[in-house]
Amino acid sequence: MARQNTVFKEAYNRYAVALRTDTALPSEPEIAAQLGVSRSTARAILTRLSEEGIIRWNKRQKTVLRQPTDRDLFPSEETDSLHDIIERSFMQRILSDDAAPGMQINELELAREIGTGTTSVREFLIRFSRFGLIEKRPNSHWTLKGFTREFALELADVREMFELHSAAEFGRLPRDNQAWTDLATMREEHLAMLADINQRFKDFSVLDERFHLLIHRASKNRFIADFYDAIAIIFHYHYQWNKTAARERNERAIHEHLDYIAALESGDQAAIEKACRVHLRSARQTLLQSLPQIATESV
Amino acid sequence: MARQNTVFKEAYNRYAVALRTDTALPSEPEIAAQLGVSRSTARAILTRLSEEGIIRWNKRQKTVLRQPTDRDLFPSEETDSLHDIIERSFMQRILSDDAAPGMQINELELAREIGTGTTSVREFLIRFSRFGLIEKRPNSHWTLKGFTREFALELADVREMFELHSAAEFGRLPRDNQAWTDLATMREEHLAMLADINQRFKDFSVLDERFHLLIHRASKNRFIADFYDAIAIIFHYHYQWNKTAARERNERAIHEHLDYIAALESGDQAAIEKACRVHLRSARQTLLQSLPQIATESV
DNA sequence: ATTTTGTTTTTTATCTACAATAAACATTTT
DNA sequence: AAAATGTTTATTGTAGATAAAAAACAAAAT
Repeated sequence: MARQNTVFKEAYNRYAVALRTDTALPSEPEIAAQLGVSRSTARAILTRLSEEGIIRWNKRQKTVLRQPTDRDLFPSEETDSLHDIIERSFMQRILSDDAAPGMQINELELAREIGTGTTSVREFLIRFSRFGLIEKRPNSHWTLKGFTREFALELADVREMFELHSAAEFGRLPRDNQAWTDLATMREEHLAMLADINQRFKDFSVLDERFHLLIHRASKNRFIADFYDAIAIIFHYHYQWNKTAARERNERAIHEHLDYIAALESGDQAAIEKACRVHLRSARQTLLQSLPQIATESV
Repeated sequence: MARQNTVFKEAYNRYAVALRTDTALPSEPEIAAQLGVSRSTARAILTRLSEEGIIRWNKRQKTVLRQPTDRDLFPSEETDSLHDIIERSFMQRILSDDAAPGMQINELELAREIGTGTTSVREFLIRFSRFGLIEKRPNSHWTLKGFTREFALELADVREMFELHSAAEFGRLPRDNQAWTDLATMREEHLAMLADINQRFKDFSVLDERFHLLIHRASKNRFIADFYDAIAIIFHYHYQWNKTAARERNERAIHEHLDYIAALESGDQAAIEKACRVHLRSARQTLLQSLPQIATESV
């Protein structure tokens, strides 16, 4: 098999669920643009919808005959891109307890377990290597460096440098910039979560990511943006498997964010730096406390 | 063809030129370690040397019969690794004048021009993407972002954050650390170059790279190290094609380095930061002045 | 007992082929 | 004329195959 048609299937599902009976559909290029795929794929979707009797399609006439049911959709296993499958599978392995730092990573073995070709695994590993968790010896195997204490400290150091920079840039944004509105909205979201903290403290990590992303966008620096992407992915999986979402810690972080937001809005660079540093210090603590015990001991 | 035996050929050349008639050669594992290859490859080298009548090989007896001549060596085209060939070829293209920012990069076309398979080109592009000069649209082509003014500014910003961090760490190294000796040696090299600046100003870029690498090693941070690797590669090619090595600029940089070294040796953090900032400011200027004119205009 | 050599197995690096997807070109409709 | 549809071509994503290189295992020599 050369390539799975996951782009088609995923877009098909996305389009099907949004269909409403008796409505007319727009032109092919418009559908393609809506879905973010090529017109070829859009046409494949229309063809299938037509074959399934969901729409009547004759050139420009495209009418929805019936609402698609769950059985019309492709199962979720078939809509995930290979890259996502490999990523999930790999992250699960390296964050599991029996993944000891220093362990070798075997491309062929990984590929077989995931049920994919070696090329895709190789490419994934190359891309993933920028996160600093694995390392390659040329002509030889990859080594798992692991989610160790050193990793966390090095990550925290860079994050602090970048965030201080971004926060300062944020403070210099002109007042009519969209970011200020977004920041105000975000304060409301923080306050809402705080009001119902006992129920919602587990949702904090998502809000946290969005908050820091907003700050980092102010720096308009591709290296900072890339680094934050890496952090976001690592944290996403890390907190998914290590559910150490302590209520107190998250509540404190929300308060820190609120102070940080106030400092940004004041435009006072000294205040911004201070609030940023306070928050980064406790974020570092949180990160260190969340380390897997085995990895921590290895130091 | 599955794979070129460039590792073997390159190591063979390296080993052959170091042979001296009538000397006895060490054990296979030792040869392998010296060359940084596996014993299998070391044995392949010995086999070939034996077949060519350069050594007599009988189990533990390995005697050099004659000095290998140039004709015994593999030509340099055959010893370059595919990765290096692709890298050189690609960098040449994107730093040439007709490579406009926004240009599409075609994997198949690149592969054909370089005379290689698409997989290797793909893997190279994925690895190279971390330098921020190219970007991929999923299921579609790569785009050349180019060596533009924005790129240079973003690079300079991160470099400054990292170098200030590393310099501060360097200042905190214990006095018995090897780095201090290396730093003193480096001062001598700077003074030597300065004494003969009219002849040697073109060698500065190599010294410059080594100097900053020494500083960055003090931070012991994989992200900083990786970033500096990226900078080094980009600069390596950039200065190779844009030979704007002005004598005055390099002479000034040497003086700044000497001040910087003195500040580091003083251990005074304020002095270190000051000297570092002075140098970084002029390094930024040099970088901006070296931009290709087309790219600069696009801003 | 440890190191060295001899032999076999495993794994990586790379090429080629092909389906999915995007993109380009041609024709028709408004 | 501009936008839509119909058709063809180009390009990417992925699998599978194979030589090179590394690594593991086995036997011999110090």
